[in-house]
Amino acid sequence: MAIARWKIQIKSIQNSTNWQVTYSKRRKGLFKKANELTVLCDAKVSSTGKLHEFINPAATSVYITSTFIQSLPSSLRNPKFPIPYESELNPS
Amino acid sequence: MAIARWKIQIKSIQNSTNWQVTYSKRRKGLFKKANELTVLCDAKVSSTGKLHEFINPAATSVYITSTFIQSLPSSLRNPKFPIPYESELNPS
DNA sequence: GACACTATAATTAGTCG
DNA sequence: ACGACTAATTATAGTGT
Repeated sequence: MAIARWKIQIKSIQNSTNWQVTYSKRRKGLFKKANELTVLCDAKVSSTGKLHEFINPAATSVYITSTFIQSLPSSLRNPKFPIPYESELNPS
Repeated sequence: MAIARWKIQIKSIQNSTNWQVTYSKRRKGLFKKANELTVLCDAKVSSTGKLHEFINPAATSVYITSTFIQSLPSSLRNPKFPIPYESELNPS
């Protein structure tokens, strides 16, 4: 997704310059969306189900979590679109 | 962003049904984008600058962090688009 | 390499069943 | 309340400078 001009494949970017540009553009877009979601859904905070939002302005991370979602049907808690992998590469 | 049909304001959704629908749709879109970013930029992992990606399939959170970004110019590390607030509401 | 531009693809608000 | 649809808006890949 996220595609413009012409379709691209979602696969590793090998070109360093393009990596930077793409990372920058998409990261910006992701943060914007994350922020919007935070604002839009912040309203429903209540004592029975709190929505927590945390956006780190240091800006190397986006973290959003919700407990309010606990009260939603499982179909919403377990989205159907694929999340292909859970991986963590070894740090420094 | 993210707007369709007709423009909406980015503000707290008070209607419960609409909250659910919006939350579900936008969360899905956010995860998709996050995943794409992960795939696209995973390529540049190296010993001098590692990119860590972590997407929690439990799906109540999106977490992306990068150390590779340390090697990027500060202008990329500190995006200009507004990130209005940093807040964490008290948990359970 | 960083930005502005712009055509095209992707997201999604509202609607309908 | 959900799922599909679709018009309208937004995001962005490539280009140009």
